Amino acid sequence: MNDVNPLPLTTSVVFRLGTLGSVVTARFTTALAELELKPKHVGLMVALDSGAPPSQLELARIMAVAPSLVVSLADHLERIGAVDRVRDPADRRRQVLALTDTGRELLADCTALAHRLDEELTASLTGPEREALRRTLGLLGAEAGLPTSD
Amino acid sequence: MNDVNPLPLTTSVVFRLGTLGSVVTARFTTALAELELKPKHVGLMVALDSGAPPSQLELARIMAVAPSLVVSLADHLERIGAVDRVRDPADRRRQVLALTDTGRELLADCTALAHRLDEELTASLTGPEREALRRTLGLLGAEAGLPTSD
DNA sequence: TATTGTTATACTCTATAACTATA
DNA sequence: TATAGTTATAGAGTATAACAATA
Repeated sequence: MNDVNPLPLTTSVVFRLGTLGSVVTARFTTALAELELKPKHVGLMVALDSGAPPSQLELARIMAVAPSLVVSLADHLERIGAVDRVRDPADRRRQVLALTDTGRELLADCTALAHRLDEELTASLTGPEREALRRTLGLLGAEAGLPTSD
Repeated sequence: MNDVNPLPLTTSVVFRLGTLGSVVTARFTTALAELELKPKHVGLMVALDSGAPPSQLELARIMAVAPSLVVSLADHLERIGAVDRVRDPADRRRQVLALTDTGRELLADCTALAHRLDEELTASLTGPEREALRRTLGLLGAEAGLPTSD
């Protein structure tokens, strides 16, 4: 009905990125269920994996979520043995979080799972198209302050 | 800490698309507030704009949301004068929704807004990079059943 | 009896505010 | 008094289930 408009809303990067991101996250969420994890748990493990063991409040700032949410995410990860929570002896108010060996294995499982979903998602792309997509998303993500590894 | 891993989670398309999609949707949501709209209202208007006036139940199937959600989205759009709701004379159970002139103007505003955000978001990309991104996202979105216009 | 739309209710996610322990 | 973490509470968003009108 809107073919007359030279630039419909559905052609915008904002629309396509938002809707496709939502679909892809839904798939990832479903696949993560077998590991007893939600995407935010994975986000917390990614943050822990990429630097010095931070306090929960620092994590909240890094992840741009409320401190109370870090508490419940850490509660769950501790319960399944993925993180250690140790009081900082130098300041006993601080809880320092660190991935356990189990946590690192779990993160590796999430990583394998994401790359398996990647193959399904991008099966119709050529190799160069897939790499261009990965690279461009990484660039824009880095500009937006998201974790990136290259 | 995970630099030894040749393929970290953060390099996957799934991770990058999910996180960046979430950031971009948050920006779009903020910008839409001045039009008294949420992204799902825009989704409903997009669906109405791209075909024959459908019933609310058909809309719910197209948008993959619960019928009760279509009711409240349509309530709001009707309240601000963006859609007409008329009982189908041939089957008085059906409410047929259609964009009004106001609704079409509103959708045009949303479209302009999305393209303005596109410029900000992709300012660091070259023209060909931006078009490749748009095209690839459109392809993958179409495969996932999302609305596309090219 | 089946279907469309609506209303009532509940669940998930996440934030804000109140509180505890430590500094 | 200020800060880290926790707990209590509340709000947004959306689904499921019960219901009303029409077929």
